[in-house]
Amino acid sequence: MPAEAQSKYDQRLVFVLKTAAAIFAEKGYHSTSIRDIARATKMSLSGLYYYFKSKEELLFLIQDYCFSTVIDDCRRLLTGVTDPVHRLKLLIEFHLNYFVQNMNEMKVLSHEANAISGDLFTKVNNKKRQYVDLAMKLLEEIARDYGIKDINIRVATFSLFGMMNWIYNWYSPRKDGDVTGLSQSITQLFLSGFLGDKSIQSKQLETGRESHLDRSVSIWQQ
Amino acid sequence: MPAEAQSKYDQRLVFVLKTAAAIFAEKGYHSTSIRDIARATKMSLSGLYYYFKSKEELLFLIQDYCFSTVIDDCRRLLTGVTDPVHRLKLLIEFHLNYFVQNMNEMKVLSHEANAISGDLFTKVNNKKRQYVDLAMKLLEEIARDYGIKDINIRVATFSLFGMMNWIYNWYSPRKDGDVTGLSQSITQLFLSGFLGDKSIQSKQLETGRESHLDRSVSIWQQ
DNA sequence: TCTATCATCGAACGTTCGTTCGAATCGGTT
DNA sequence: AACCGATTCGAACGAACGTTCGATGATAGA
Repeated sequence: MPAEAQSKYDQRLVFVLKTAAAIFAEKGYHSTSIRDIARATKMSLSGLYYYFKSKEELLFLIQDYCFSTVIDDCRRLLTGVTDPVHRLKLLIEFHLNYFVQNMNEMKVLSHEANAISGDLFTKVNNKKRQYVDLAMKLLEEIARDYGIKDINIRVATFSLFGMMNWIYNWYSPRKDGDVTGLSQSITQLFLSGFLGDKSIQSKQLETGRESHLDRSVSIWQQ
Repeated sequence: MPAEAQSKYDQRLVFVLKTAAAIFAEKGYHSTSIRDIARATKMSLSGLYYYFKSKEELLFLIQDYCFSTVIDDCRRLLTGVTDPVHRLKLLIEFHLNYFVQNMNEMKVLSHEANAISGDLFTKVNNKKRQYVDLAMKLLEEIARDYGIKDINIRVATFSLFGMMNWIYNWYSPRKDGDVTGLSQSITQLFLSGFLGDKSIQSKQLETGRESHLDRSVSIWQQ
């Protein structure tokens, strides 16, 4: 879908999706009414329904569109790069960059993943799985190369996505500067953690286990 | 609020909060109706309003109660432990353990942080800030002790919470075993990343910067 | 047993929501 | 000018929502 070949319809659709994504990002999907979107797009209620056939499909279009471009762009970026560690660095850098540049859509992707259901959920989830698998395979490859055996790859993968996707909860360009520094910090944090200094890991992790945690059972468990 | 001193009212309230939290966790705050909660608690609509005066206050009670016990239990756990690295390990271990043991409430805490507003939001947010500050101060102390200068502490703190709080999106006791292994993996991942092997950091992080990312601008930006 | 407080309830109110439908308007082609 | 598909609109529908209110049942001390 090259930008220069977009029809009038496509342009208008993207405008609606972007506007809706911004409101979803701000107020949340369920507290946003179609009337809110109508107001923001200066369209009528029924006029909007020319571009989607339900509110849920609108959410789907945002998520599906966003995920598709994420995966495509990421794949394109990684083609030709063979060193898995380098690939991982590029993936992290790309993900964070894309997230910050498309904060609204990515927040909707991260935060409203379960606001969708049925076939539409399955479609989006398949794309998500593709993307996660890409990262997980990368970590597996690195783990093989570096002989890493003591870190659970699944946990490491989701920890990485946790670090990256959580940013919509705290990232502020004013406080945190542009995405370059953020990207460096997180890359360094994760990568040296994953490849890390084994002496620290095995030496220090034996202390204090289970001994204090009995006291942490809360009133919730009665 | 010791468990043995809870009045009938308190017990009933906690029952309502726990039940509501479970439904909020499953369907989300905004798609849960008071009628859903009435059905689950086998109470009437109006009967529920004896325990809270609005749906938003119900959410607040869940979040406030949960945060209070998190902070209290965490502080209690750390008293007497002076080594900052050990304190951090305990905090991570505690946080993950508490999260898994109170998944519903913690998911509501993490996922519905912005579903609340006004004074109630401020109250919850203050407690959150206390907790985050506790971790951030710890990282600052460690950074001072270990001479860490190249990692942004704010980024590191929120990365840690990102790793930990993201688990409600993927953790499955069946796939991932009990919380002990999870805790070890994440502690190791973050800690050796934070204290990490400097040679890796400075040596490898210069490659590929900015060179590929031009291609990652998506249709979203037109 | 009377009574006051606690706890619960059924029924209803007003509002907002997602969605629909037939009609109107626009833009380009004959 | 007449036409046609693409696009937009106003008005309305029924359903679901949060909340309220007066009444009812339960409980325990006087």
